[in-house]
Amino acid sequence: MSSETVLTPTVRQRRKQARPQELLDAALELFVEKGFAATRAEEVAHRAGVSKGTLYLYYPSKEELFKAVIGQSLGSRIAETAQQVDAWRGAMAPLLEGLLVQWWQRVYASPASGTFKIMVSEIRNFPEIADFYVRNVIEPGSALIGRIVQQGIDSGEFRRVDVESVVNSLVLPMVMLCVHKHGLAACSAHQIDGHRFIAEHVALVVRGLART
Amino acid sequence: MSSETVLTPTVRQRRKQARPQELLDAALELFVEKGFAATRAEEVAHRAGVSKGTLYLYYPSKEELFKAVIGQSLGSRIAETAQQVDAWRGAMAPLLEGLLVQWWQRVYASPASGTFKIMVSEIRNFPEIADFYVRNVIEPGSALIGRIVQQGIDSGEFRRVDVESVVNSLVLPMVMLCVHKHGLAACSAHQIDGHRFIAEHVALVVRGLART
Amino acid sequence: MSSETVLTPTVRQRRKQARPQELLDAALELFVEKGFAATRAEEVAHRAGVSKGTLYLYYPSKEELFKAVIGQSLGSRIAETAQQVDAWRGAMAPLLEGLLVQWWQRVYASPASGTFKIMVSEIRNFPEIADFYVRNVIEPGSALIGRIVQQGIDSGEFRRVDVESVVNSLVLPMVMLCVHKHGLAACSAHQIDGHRFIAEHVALVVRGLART
Amino acid sequence: MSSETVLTPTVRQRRKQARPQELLDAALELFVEKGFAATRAEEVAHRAGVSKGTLYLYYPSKEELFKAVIGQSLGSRIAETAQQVDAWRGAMAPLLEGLLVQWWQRVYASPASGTFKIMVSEIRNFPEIADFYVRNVIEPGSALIGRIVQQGIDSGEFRRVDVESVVNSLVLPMVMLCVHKHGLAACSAHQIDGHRFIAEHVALVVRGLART
DNA sequence: AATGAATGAGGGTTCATTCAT
DNA sequence: AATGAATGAACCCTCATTCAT
Repeated sequence: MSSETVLTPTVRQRRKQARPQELLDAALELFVEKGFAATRAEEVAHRAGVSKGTLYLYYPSKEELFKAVIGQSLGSRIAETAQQVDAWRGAMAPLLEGLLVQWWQRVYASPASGTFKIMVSEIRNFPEIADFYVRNVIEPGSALIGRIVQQGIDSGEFRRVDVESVVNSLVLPMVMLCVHKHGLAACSAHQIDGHRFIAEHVALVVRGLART
Repeated sequence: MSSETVLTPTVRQRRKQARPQELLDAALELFVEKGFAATRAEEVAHRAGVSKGTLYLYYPSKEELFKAVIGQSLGSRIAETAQQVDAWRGAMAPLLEGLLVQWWQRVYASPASGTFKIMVSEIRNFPEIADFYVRNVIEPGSALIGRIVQQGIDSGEFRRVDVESVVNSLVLPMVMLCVHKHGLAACSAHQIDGHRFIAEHVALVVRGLART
Repeated sequence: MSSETVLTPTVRQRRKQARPQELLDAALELFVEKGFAATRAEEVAHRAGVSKGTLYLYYPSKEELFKAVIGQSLGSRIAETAQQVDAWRGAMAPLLEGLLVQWWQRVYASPASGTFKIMVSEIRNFPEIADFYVRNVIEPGSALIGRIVQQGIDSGEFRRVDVESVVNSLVLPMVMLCVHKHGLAACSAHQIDGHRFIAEHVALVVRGLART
Repeated sequence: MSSETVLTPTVRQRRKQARPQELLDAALELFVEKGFAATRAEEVAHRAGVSKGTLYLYYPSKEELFKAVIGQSLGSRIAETAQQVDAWRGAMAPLLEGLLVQWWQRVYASPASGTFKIMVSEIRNFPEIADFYVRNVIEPGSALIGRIVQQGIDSGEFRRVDVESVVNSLVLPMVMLCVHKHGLAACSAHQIDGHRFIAEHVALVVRGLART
């Protein structure tokens, strides 16, 4: 049995390996669409193409499924980006306009954008996730952008502004854009051209930061 | 209780008149805290100081209660403000820094800030509300700010920017700030000084708009 | 409202007061018949004449209902009897033949006899109940009978026997009789005339205890 | 595993032959511990060292497994003993004190003692088993002991007692002792020295039967 | 023969809603 | 008008059973 397994993974085994991710994907979609409480476990299973019972082979409860959805969706992206930033030599304005824009445009376009909507909606019902989110996403992300802004100030490129506020000026609208994408934009005529907004917003803020 | 009723019928009358608002207040709080689906009707009644049955005397269902909560919370404020704007004679930058800051600081401080969290979380489950919200809140609000920005451009005070993007740059972080207040800020150590941020953010954007 | 309640308890309130006992009665019957795990909560409710949901207004879970069934059924009877025993002046043999026979015949005839079957079947799944049962039923009951036997030995009425064994010789068949009543006797042709057996058994043992 | 299969096919053969008994042993243990309804099929399989599916290769359902457990555990012992009894020449008292004590001590010590607990707990849910049990165990067993008692009466060794009651006086506590072993004794501090009790109880009853 | 992934009917529990008082 | 006991539909989760490998 073991030799076969290695050489020719069977259909069944391939499915089994793929199941957790399929379930997470389905769950992310539904939690984004309807919220945690309003999503039925059976619906997640169905969208993942399995039966209700199968869901529980992989996740012991709807709540654990939820935590897994959050945990996998955020995290790694930020650490990778931090390295690029630290390696940058040059002015800060183009770094913001290049890196930040690119980063957010990618997040905005991906399903991970939905995670922000979930966080916003559900976090108060899952206090443990709040800690995880602050430590692994918000703090490193804010620190990263804060470092860029601070360097711009130190080098004389930017005005002496309140770094924390500027970070929020940069980040909050991006997050809200993601939230909007999966909220109002998904069910009304009120659309925002996200990619354009991201670029213009960063440009506007950078101009607001400029020395003269 | 029965004796009071006879002697001072007005007490009951007054209570009776106040009931709908008390229920709406309680419902707003709880929907903000836990979301619509996770809030129990009995809990709303209890927080409003009445029994479960009484809630249903005033609102025929939990969903109608929800709609009433949303409907009352958004709306009037914007129309009032529009008049002030149209009456303004002078530069646009101080108008933004005065009016917008003041307006958002007041919303941010009031329970109405929670309405944004509800909208963000629940709107996809209540499509009829989406239309109402877009027509009565978003469109007039955006138009109002857009008019200010456009006037600034026309008068040569601001650069020729994409008005729609600027409106979003101004509004999205404010909305996100309200959402954050009732989300992460309510259950973690990650706090934002909202009043300060509002002021600094508007100043930053206005500076980004300035001609030179 | 409160004055009415005291003077003329309404139908509804009378029902409400009776509900817990009705539910306990129904639950006792069903747990005796089918066992805890095989009894559906809805079935208990139905037999008590209420709906499934109503059961949960009175007991927070099936398990708590079970504990309540056990707790109410055994206990008080033994303490009462102990007083009668201590007041007895005279030979021990007639005390055993009078008191013990009467006591067990009453238990055997009542629904409480079913409790023994439940205890026997379910106790390993409810360790907390085991402690309660040993402390409140078995130990006081054994001590009571043991005292009688010991007094008979001390006064020379009985042989010098092992008291503990004799207590078991007296009690175990009574318990088994109750268990049998709700087990085999309830579903087969194998019947035992319980009242007769109780009397004859005590007489037989007492004779076995006699000095010569 | 696959290499062994080729070299020593008998291992698998032997295992295969042993499987049914291993499953029955595991099932007996678990049914005794937790009851039929509360025992999961997978748990039986696991304790028998096989997988869930394998259980169903040998028994078509959990209920059939249960019947097999009961069926194998009851049966042969009584017929054998009957022959010994019929061959006995001598007084009945020593026969009871020898045979009965020995027989019950062996049953008490063996896993078969657990069968009594199962019967007591589950029989009402399995009416077909009740008939089998009465015909193959209770009736022959009672008849056997009844014959001994009757012979004692006929020969003048015993008083003229109600034979049926005496049989129950002898048997019921033994059964209850087995039930207790797997019930309360298994999960509380309340212990009974079974071997001693069996001997003392028979002696006590025999003395109660004695002529003078 | 053996496995264990998958299924889905079944049962415990919750809660929006009703209605007798 | 107000209450809160009662209902039962709905949902989470378990587990006996099946079946592809």
